[in-house]
Amino acid sequence: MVRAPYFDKSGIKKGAWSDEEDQRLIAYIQRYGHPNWRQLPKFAGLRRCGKSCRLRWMNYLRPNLKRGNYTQKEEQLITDLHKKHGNKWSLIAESLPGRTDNEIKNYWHSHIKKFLKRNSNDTTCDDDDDGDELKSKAIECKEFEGPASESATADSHHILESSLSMSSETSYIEENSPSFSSRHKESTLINLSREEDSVASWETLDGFSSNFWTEPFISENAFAGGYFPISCYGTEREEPFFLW
DNA sequence: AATTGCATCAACCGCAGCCTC
DNA sequence: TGAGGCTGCGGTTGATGCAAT
Repeated sequence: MVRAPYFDKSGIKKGAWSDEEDQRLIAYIQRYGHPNWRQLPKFAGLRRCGKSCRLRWMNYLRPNLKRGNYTQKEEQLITDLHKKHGNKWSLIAESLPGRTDNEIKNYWHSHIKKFLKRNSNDTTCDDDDDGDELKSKAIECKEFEGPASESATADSHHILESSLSMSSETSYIEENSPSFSSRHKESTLINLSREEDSVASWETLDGFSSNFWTEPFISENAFAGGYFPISCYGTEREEPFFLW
């Protein structure tokens, strides 16, 4: 469910990330942190722009992320916070540990928004789909008048199912979610002792040109040969940290 | 079995705001 | 204080899976 990989005219790879790319990014950040996203792909040997690396890390690779299976409590929290803050997804995400703004945004658009929209148009809220959760949702949606309210209608049945399917709020899905790839599990295991934002010092870097996010990363050799420009470590570099 | 339409979500794009010089 | 660099955010896109026909 991702875009097919391709290279733009400046040689930057776009689209779906490969396992190898993920591993490179993880390994690099684990060791050196990410003090500078723009330069990171150069030294990580990735043919990606810094922006893409950041997004991949923040939304998919960084540790302690939950994926899928929103609990009823989380749904409620998202709804409440959206009511309060509007489309400030990053703000909302701060209150949901392990959730990313992107994921919450997607979830909002695909689940909650529809649910609220439907119920704003149909106050009966699918009476056939009874259940306490549904009733509470129905009440909630009637009250919903958030700053970014979009007269949401909704798939109450869908919401109900998702709510009921979760046995508890601790049903984090790293092992269970079909969308949680095995490589993610593996990569998550690698990093056990690291703070996400641990920042390693970077060696002095020569000036890089222009266009920050889309700047071409690195030489073909570096990518193909799996090495990093020596200048980015200095002369006393430790064992190569990459896993490949 | 084949086709169509919808839902999902990873990834891209553009822009605003912060920081440094 | 203004300009340029960098980061993060929010909106949007598009490929894929799946259900309906």
